[in-house]
Amino acid sequence: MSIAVENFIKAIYKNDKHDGNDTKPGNIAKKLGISNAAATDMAKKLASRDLLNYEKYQELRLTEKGSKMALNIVRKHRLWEALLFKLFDMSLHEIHREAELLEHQTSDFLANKISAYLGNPKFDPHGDPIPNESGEITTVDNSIPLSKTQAGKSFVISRLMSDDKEFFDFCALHGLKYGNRIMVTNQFQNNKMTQISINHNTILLNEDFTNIIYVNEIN
Amino acid sequence: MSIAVENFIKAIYKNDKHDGNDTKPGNIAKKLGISNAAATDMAKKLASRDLLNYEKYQELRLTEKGSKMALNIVRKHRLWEALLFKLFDMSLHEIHREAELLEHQTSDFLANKISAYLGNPKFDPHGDPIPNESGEITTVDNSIPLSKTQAGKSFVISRLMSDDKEFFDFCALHGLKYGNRIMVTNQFQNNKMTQISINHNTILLNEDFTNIIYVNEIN
DNA sequence: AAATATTTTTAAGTTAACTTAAAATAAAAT
DNA sequence: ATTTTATTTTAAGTTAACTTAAAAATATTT
Repeated sequence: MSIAVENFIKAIYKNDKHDGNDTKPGNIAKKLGISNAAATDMAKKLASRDLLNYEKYQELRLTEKGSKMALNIVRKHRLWEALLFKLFDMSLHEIHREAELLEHQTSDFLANKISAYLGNPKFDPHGDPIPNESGEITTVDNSIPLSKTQAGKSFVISRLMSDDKEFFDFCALHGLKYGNRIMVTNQFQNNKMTQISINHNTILLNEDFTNIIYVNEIN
Repeated sequence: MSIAVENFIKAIYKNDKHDGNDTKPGNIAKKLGISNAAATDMAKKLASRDLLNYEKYQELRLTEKGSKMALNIVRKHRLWEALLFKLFDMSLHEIHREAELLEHQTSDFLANKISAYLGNPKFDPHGDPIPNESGEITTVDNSIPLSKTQAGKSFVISRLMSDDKEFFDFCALHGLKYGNRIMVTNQFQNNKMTQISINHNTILLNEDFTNIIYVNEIN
């Protein structure tokens, strides 16, 4: 499959999974930086290849085959991130940027080699789960975004759900890292602002960030 | 640059460097599995981008800019081979196959990371030199093909100049590996057949192989 | 040196992946 | 409920990277 097709399928998968937007051509087009017309064309084409279901003016839905494909690409992306993060001194943003390219030129054979080398990890350095060779994500994720937490409780960071350099720079600066421990000290303005304590520092986060930082409570 | 352009430039570079054929569109086309017409078109296009010099019916010659580009791709290819070979249990053929894809999706930034991780190696697992970031190959190569050696002398294998699976399988089977020591026991039929001794075994090689196995004499 | 074969080039056409502009439909606002 | 706005679709066109077929030039053979 071409890179364009792979990115299209992946964009649908991600939109479905995480983003609130409905999965229509326009939203996918926006993500990929292409025109709406191009997205509609691509949707029709992929429907004819049984990768997604397309009905005029309706949302796009991946077929079983399409989902498998998306998960395979996501797997490769996350394995690359895990490998690059382990071997080299690279930031979360940098590993993401490189994985975005490498994922499309990676055989299943090589993906399995990487996975085995890393001890078949279940999560990448962002805390995102790595699908297995069959496209299954076995691990259950009970984590919640920081914006949904209660003041006074302690948590471990489980996911940093972003592609954004600024966000990762901020995280690196304050020690916000997969696996690190934090305490929520205050919630303000109906959870629009969250105050946390990490490494004996207190920082205040707004919604933009607390919606993409996922945590698990420590009992 | 697109993958098609990169492969075209690389094919010219390699043809120039190693293969006896003249560097005309037809020979490049054959290597890339495209039509002669496509190669001519591409040659014209790349000439307009100052990557090569093109004159009707003449050989193609890379410009300074084109050579730099070729060496940059070759660098990435060989760094990937070195990394994959070190980390994973993969054959020379397999690392080549994967590097062939990865080389086109590798930033200079990542290439430098790989190089540093490996200790800025000067050679890849085939014994091919790895250009530095500026496209320079500093190491002098005095090695000669096995077909040019004299019986009775001892050598170290310095390069296995091939992309072919069969060849690498043969090499693996007999311990013909970069850095390994051999002795040339006989040359037959005007060097068309070469008998060598390796690991206490005697094997007979024909021209096809002795022209692509390079060695350095041990004094 | 002429005839033949091969290679290169030109010409015309295809496909994937886009674009812009206009028409059709759906969603939102009054 | 109707109008306005936004989105989706269709239509027509572009570019890169190919193809095949025929014409032009070069190489090879006799």
